[in-house]
Amino acid sequence: MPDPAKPSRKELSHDRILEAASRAIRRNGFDGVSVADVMKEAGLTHGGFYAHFGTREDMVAEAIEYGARQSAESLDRGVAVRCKRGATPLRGLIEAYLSELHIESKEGGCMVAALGSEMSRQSPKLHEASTARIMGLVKRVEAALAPDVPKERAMAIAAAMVGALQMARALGGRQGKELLAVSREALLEQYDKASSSAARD
Amino acid sequence: MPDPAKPSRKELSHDRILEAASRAIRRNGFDGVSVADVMKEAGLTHGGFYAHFGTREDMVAEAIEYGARQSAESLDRGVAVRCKRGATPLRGLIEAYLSELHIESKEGGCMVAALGSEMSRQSPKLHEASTARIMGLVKRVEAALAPDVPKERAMAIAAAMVGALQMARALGGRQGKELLAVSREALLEQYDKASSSAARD
DNA sequence: TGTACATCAGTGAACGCGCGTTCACTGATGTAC
DNA sequence: TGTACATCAGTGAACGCGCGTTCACTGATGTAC
Repeated sequence: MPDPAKPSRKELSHDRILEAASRAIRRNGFDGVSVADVMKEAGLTHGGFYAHFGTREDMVAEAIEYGARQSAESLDRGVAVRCKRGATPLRGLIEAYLSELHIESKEGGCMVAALGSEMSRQSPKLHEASTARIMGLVKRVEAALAPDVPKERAMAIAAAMVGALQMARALGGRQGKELLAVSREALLEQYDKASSSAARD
Repeated sequence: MPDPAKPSRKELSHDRILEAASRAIRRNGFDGVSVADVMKEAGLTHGGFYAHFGTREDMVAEAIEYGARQSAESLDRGVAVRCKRGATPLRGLIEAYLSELHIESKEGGCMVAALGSEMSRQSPKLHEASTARIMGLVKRVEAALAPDVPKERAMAIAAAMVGALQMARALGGRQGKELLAVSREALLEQYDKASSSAARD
């Protein structure tokens, strides 16, 4: 009788494939990840792929959810650090999302920023997986909103953050960092008035 | 001696190819446009392609500039209509860019919103063509800014607009329209305070 | 104005390549007794 | 505990397909005289 807590050899392989796929997808987009490359990066050969997934599309859908969970945890850590230093939840979120670290770590970062402009042209299955990620980000912003801000503003804030991170990555270098900083300032000015700048370290 | 004002047969073909390519690129992304499909849509066969462009990449670079010129003109018309009705230049720009018409007309719309998340992984040539489009949009916002708004805010506004249009397209339907409307309100609240709502029709 | 020829835009078959997918097989792991 | 067998994860060759690119050719347009 196998121990249900200990993952089987196959489950370990499955996770390694998803790990490699979610990073490759964020690096190269929905189409920029071949079955053979992902399997190689997971330490396997391409033939075994179909023991794990029905089609390539199934893998991409699973990888989107896998990567979203992972990047959410990473974002949580960034927010927690900032809140511990006295930032409001929203300031913590905006500063963590629009950080220079997040520009660099595209492979481990937000799925929505990595895939935004490709979402609307995907198959129903992948489109659904994508829009769920957008709504996940919106919910996270909504939960961090100060009580005097209308709830629906979460959508505007999420969209502005995604756009800023994407443009910062596209521009790169000094211009990218400047765009990021200005976008951060603009959002904090509008939605974090209550939190005085003295509250920051 | 040929009339220099009248375009030659080849120039007409060249323009039809760019027209088809710029629409296909905005619909399907950098990689989603095949040489054969573009030529067919331009009413030609694929073999003739290399009389017009050295490589597929050259065509994409030209098509990005072609599409940007075209969408800029289209945006100008939308802005002009709104300014004639009393909107400030910035309000006109924000309302025209974040309009439901712009959600639908992806093929004729903004290059940056259509390609945003794919830009950072392109070849130097296409990356350069892309970032030039971002800066073009930023300059346009900057020119429309009220005098009391710091010039660098143009980057934040442009990024927020791009993010909002992209997310609205990805979500689609009622949710997409709501995200667009909320994003529009948020930007106008922050940057168009001077223009009273009474000035609108 | 008419004829002969050169140029030029576009045609369509063919190429090599990488992709997603299939499948007969192998070698390791687990089970029965 | 030891042996025989079944199961299962992974291997690697092969497939059909669409892609970007090349090239010998065609038919129309323009030029020379």
